[in-house]
Amino acid sequence: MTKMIKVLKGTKDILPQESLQWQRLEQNALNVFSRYGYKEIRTPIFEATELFARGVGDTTDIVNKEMYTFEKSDRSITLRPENTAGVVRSFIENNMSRLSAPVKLWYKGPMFRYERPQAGRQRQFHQVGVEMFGIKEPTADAEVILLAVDYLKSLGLNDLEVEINSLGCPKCREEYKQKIKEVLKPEFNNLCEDCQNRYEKNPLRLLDCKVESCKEIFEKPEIQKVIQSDFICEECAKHYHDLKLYLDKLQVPYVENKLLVRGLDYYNRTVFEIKSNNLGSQNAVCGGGRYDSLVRNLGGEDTPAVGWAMGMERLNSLLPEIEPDKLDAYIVCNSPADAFELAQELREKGSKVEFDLSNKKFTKQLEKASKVAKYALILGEDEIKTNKVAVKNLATSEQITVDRNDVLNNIG
RNA sequence: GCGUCUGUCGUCAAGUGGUUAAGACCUCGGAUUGUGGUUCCGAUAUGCAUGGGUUCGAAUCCCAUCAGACGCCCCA
Repeated sequence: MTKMIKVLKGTKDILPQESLQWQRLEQNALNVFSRYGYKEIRTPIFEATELFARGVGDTTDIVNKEMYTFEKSDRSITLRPENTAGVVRSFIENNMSRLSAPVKLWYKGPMFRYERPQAGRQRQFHQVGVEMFGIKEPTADAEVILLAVDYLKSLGLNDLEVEINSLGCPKCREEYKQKIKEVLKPEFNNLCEDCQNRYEKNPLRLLDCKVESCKEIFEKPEIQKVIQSDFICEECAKHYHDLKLYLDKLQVPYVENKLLVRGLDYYNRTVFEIKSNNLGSQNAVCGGGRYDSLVRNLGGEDTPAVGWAMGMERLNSLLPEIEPDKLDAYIVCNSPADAFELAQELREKGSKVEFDLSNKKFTKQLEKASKVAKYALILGEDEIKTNKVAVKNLATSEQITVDRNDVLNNIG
């Protein structure tokens, strides 16, 4: 036999059974996001590599080791690892800053990251997300979080935990970073290898290390004091405070998590995640935050923005399986031409109808009907002659013979 | 990139060095040439991820490779 070709590591087929859930995720996204005034945007799956280097940040793991990058005609091209950079690029390129703020956009689609697959993580995965441009007030942060919660509710996911934090602005965050580095400096050699790397790359990430020896170090009172200190400046604190006020008012339950940092460089002030206990170690379904300097960094006018993305595979794994719909009717008939004719009549009126295309025996056709359909439409020689159809309810075994024109009324 | 575990039919599996590799489900055919779901009968792996090795003898032991699951890092 010729060698079989298999799906690549970290990729998956979405088979018909599973695609029902995907359709639901996408349908609900359209419905819920529309209610908040969001419009769908579809950007290309590949972009200039530089967009992600500048957008996502060239110190991030995503850009450094996880991108699918290739050269074509002297251009470096990358399969999108996330979609915020692409949406921002489009926002700038299409002069959307001329539109009346806020500009509200949503997207869904495949993303690509070269990582070792594990529970809740694949190399090709799907995200649904929203981005709001032009509002610097914390009302935007609140609305975007509310929208995420609302969308999850629409899927029946009511009890996921919302975590929030404020990273401050570039200025106050930088001061905080320096303080952390300073207080940890004497312990540097006692930190684990990962933490030693993080020390330079992203000191904020040091704090939730899972290695015991590091945890012990961070427990020390003089270090705890720095970690727990309210470092953010007055303006940032006001923004954060007001966000919490809105969330309280809207009765969105949340917990504050000072260790919530997020790995993309572009965030400032508000960051948040929504987590589930039923996802294994990759437990975040939703991650997002405010990114006020990204539009400018990618060559646009200074425009505040806030948004989030959800992992659709992770979302999917939290949802119950959907039973596939049965056909309205299966035609049992040994004359394909007549079966075709009846099937088309009903299909044109919107019914879901199939019949046997390989002319199997009567009993086989009926057996098939009982598996896939609510009604069997028996169309034998007698029925064809008299222009009737025998309609059998496969759940109750009741059977009646009706005029052909009446079939639709009897397969309700 | 690192670590742990696992690979027997389309699926779930039994098998722990000794004939011909259980069983169940699915699928297909028959009992049943116009009445299904129940029932009964039958079909379907010269093959145990792949390649080597040990042995009189390997699905079983060893090595390598590949694939998968989970975890670290990181992220949705």
